[in-house]
Amino acid sequence: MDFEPLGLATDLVILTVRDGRLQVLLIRRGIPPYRGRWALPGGFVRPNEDLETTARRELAEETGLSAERIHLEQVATYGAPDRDPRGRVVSVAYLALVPDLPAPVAGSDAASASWVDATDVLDDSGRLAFDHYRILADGVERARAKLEYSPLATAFCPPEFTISELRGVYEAVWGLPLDPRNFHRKVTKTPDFVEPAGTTTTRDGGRPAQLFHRGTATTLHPPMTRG
Amino acid sequence: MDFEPLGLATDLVILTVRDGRLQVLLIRRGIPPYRGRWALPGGFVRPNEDLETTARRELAEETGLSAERIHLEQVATYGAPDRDPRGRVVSVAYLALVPDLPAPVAGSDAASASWVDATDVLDDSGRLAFDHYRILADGVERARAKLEYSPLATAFCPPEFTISELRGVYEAVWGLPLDPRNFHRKVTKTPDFVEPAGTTTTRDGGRPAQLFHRGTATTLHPPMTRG
DNA sequence: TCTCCTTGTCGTCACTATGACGATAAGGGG
DNA sequence: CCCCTTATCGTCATAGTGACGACAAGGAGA
Repeated sequence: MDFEPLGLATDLVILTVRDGRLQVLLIRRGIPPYRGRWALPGGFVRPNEDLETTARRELAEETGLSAERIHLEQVATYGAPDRDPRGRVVSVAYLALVPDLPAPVAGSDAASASWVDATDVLDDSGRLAFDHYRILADGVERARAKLEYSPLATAFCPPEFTISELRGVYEAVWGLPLDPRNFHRKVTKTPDFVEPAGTTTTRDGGRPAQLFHRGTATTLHPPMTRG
Repeated sequence: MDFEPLGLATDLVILTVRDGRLQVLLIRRGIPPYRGRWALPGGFVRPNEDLETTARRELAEETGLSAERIHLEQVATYGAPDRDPRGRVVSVAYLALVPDLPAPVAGSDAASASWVDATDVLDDSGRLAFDHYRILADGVERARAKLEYSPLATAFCPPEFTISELRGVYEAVWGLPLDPRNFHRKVTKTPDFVEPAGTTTTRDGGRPAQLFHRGTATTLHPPMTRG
């Protein structure tokens, strides 16, 4: 078979919740094209490397995390012929959800990687290189949608978390406030969404809160409601 | 830039509802590899061709339909290094939903294209070539899920349809019976799901039924419920 | 120590949506 | 004209939700 010349890459939408806001990991490009512009982390798929393997490798490179426990899912593939000025490059986008990292972005190849408010970036469609604005928008939309019908919000949390912290994730990702009492009822009454850890914490101030870890549920029936 | 040798293809999961059953369009492969086995329609992306353009072109080739009005969406990309014995081939899968075609599959390149019950194929994970079983499973699951929260079922219907015909789509795709009265209430009370065409038909037998066409809604709040 | 402030947790109430199912409407075929 | 089929409307009990009151249980500071 003869193949046309073509590059295959993966790009990552790495999201976290910090200070109550949804943030995305961006790197500042050090080389052309789009030198000096912000872009999503990404890179080329190596020969004989699976797509998800590529994504996990780059996730580890960028965040310094051993990427095994990180939620990672494929979002979409972007292949417009002119999307990369260097030639035909098709990119498979992955979405990664990471907890608020205790360590800053360490061991990163790209010296200038940093967390940026996702809403800020989404407010300015010209800030990112390539078609990364669209990729980011699709990734964030995927995350917003999945919070509704899956227990995925726990992927943003440390292994043990309070209901309030979980609510903070929903509020940050959806960008709207939720009633603490109704949220508490919903989460605790949905079977296997979370399970009590048996301990409490006062790290959020106020009355001590029960700690939970994620349950075994994979979908939420009925879903959480947005707005 | 130097690129590794690599093929880029699209594969199509083309679904329809015929005789109350969910069916998928398969072709029998005339050439190796997997000669004589059933496979999803698909083909290579041409230089300078957009991914969706490729998918629409092949959809038109296989179904004989001018593919403009057909619902088509990207599902996922499959890139395991060994998924094609000919070499590294990455495939972007698309899902197409077509109404029950009045004409049979005409003008098809592959002489032996035919509609097959999706559930039959999904019952036998070894019947399809390559990793097409997984692609089909993912495509069908996407369709099933989207019927819940989008008005997509209308994509299986002709421009004008009755509530019963729409219900038949849900029953075929989900593989379970729905209460006609509750379904009617749900569909007609969901804003902009369907709009009355003002005419009636007796093509389903019994009392004449109102005809509808699809409304402007893009999502259903609250969703249709499965089971 | 007492008071206040903060957050957590439980309860109440009205309203909506749903599942189950009875009843009537309106054609076609014998 | 009777019956069969499908369409469409209505009823009722129940689950889930949004709005919000009330109390619990820590910490900070007077």
